[in-house]
Amino acid sequence: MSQTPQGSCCPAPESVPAGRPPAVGTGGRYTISEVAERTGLSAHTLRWYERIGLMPHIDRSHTGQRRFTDRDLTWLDLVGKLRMTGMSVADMVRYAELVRAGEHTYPERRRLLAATREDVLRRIDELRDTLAVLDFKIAHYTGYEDTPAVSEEAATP
Amino acid sequence: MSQTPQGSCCPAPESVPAGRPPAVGTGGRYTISEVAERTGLSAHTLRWYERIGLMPHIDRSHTGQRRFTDRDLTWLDLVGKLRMTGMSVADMVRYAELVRAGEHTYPERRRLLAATREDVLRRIDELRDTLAVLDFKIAHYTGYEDTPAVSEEAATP
DNA sequence: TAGAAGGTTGGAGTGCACTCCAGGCAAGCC
DNA sequence: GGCTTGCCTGGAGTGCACTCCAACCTTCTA
Repeated sequence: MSQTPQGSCCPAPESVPAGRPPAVGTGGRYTISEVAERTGLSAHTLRWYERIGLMPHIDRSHTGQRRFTDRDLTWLDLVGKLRMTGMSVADMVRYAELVRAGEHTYPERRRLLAATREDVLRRIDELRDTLAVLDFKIAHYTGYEDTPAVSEEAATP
Repeated sequence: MSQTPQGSCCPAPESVPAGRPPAVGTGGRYTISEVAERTGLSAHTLRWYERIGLMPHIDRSHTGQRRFTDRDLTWLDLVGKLRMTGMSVADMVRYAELVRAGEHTYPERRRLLAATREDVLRRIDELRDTLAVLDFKIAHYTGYEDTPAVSEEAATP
């Protein structure tokens, strides 16, 4: 898998000259604004994510600016997906901590993700229910010209 | 359909004696705590929903206490479903206003729900993506005993 | 008659997830 | 040298969706 912060275990494999025009190669050393653009998150949010421990340690240029790697981007991708499941930021931080803690946390990570998986399945089901209701109502509203006055009665989808 | 607030158009069809032990018949005249229990919303939230215009006019007993009808419950059911799609309370209030405004708002209601429907479809897709990622990671964590040290590399699901 | 239970109100408070601000620093350009 | 751009920091502020509070009222039960 690829969406995993490595904690402070290992420096970025490449050390591109950290000057002004930031490198945008495939190895990746992206500035905060580049990452903001790619992920749709604001720079504020990225800094905040780092501060609360939702990001692994992020490299810095010699002037102290953040340089995100492709690994960071992949992690942010996972974070985005987890976020979408309704997982709280606090729980994601917990997961990030487990990842940083090392491989002995595999069982707990598995439990955490399995629980999330159940949430996702439940959510999908609920959304499908909602879809049925929406379809029913939309159909009703679409053919409204020939419906009587007190129309929205009976027949719950 | 049945999930529709009727605004102030028509009084509840039945007027059960509004005394202390609240009627729990099929016609329904439920107290706020009964509705709280049935819907999982708190009494606070139910009052708040009414205050912000997310509920139709709610009947009162002769002592001024709320008496919810089955119609109210059905509306709350829809509200719950819409809420789950990620629709904001403000948008739901907007929809409630359209419903109160009468049948001439059918086209706009349809548009609003159709947009929501699209959101739901998109969301279901995203959740399915997430599910794939979760399955991949869970599988990895499950067979962790025989994986090498730097294991979470490559192969994004 | 007292007290408990369950309701009422307006308004204040809470928690989450950002979001912004002020003040500052480094690099590049005219 | 001065200006702009882009980033840095700690801490304060924002918006949403509740959630709670204090003071009060009715009705029922002991």
